Amino acid sequence: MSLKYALLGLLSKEPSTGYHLTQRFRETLIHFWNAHHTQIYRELAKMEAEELVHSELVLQDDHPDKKVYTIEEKGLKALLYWLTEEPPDIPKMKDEMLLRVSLFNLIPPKRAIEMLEASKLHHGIVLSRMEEWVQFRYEGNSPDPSQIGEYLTSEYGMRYMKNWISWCDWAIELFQKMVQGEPNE
Amino acid sequence: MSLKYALLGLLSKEPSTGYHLTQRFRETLIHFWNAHHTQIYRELAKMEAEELVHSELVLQDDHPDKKVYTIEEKGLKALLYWLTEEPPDIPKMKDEMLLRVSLFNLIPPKRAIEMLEASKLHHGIVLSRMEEWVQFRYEGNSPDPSQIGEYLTSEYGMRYMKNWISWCDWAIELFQKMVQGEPNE
DNA sequence: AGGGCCATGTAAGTCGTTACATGATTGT
DNA sequence: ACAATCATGTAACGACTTACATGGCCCT
Repeated sequence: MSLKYALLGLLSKEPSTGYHLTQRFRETLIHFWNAHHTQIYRELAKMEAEELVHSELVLQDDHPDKKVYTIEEKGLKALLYWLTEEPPDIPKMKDEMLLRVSLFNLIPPKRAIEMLEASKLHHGIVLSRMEEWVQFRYEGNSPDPSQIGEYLTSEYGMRYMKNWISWCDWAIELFQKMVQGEPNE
Repeated sequence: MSLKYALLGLLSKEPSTGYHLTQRFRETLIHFWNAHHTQIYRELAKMEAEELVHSELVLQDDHPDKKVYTIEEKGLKALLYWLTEEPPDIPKMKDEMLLRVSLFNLIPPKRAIEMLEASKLHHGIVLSRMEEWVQFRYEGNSPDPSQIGEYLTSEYGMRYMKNWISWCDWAIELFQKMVQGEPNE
């Protein structure tokens, strides 16, 4: 249901094509929402039928023609209502790594350490990409009011990654003590 | 697809009914997975058809009869294969609060602060429930090897909450500075 | 020559949610 | 009296994923 509001939110900042929205999703919302392009195209069509947005066809020579969606007043109103009045749904996540970690009693500590190291490395890479992105976006200045929302969530994303990494360190250390206790395991 | 492995994981620790699995889901996996009882019953039936688990009917007088599921060798093998060999799927989350936060440029700072305070409070309550649960579970002792998996994930859960809360504090402070700058907003 | 970007979608299938259905026991 | 716990499921619907389909431009 809230894919609709995610799209209205992005369109409230700037008109976009379905393609561009898919990219913006990946860039700014990936850490707390995700959607495939197929779903986005379908949702946009529905939203146009509901008159929350409208589209204009833009003909292009060097690239395929595109359909640029713009938010309508009705869409902005619906967005603001949802934002301030609707009770928030509980967050839902599916994290296979944590599911695996919950079963680490089934594998040797050495293997567990390997998997944690790999995960730590991966999150480190994501973190540095995020830091670069933020650097590029704000250039060390404080964000202007129109950017405050995504500034807050990108800070959250980086803290999330740092938290993950320090938890990995803690868990790795715990397993290392176990391995030292029983060196033949 | 991995609801299957989540259930096999729980059953690898202890045979359970669908009802009990729903509860154990809420207790131990809620922070990185979630499932309704309806989905769990359906998945268990499928898994029995695949011979990964088997069920026994237990007749009861004071309560309704129940169907206790036990993991099969084939199920344990499938679980271990998934755990160590399958490439992990990227985590997926849907967090409406963060989606709203990303749009905080659309609302007055005062309203943003209210929403952040409410979220902070809520996460604080969840955190203290988790701390109680961990206290009850391990009583200050280090976990025995069979519990190591869920010990790690419950520690992760608490760190997640603490991280959320300290991010809220940071964001609230940022908005408070904004309000002080423009006292008539 | 091959891959990535631009750009849009349909169709089929799986996964997840909500509503419905039943009914005894235990605690407030 | 009313709500919660125990216990299992079906049916309908909505959300999400994967496979398929097309095709030119640009860079290496």
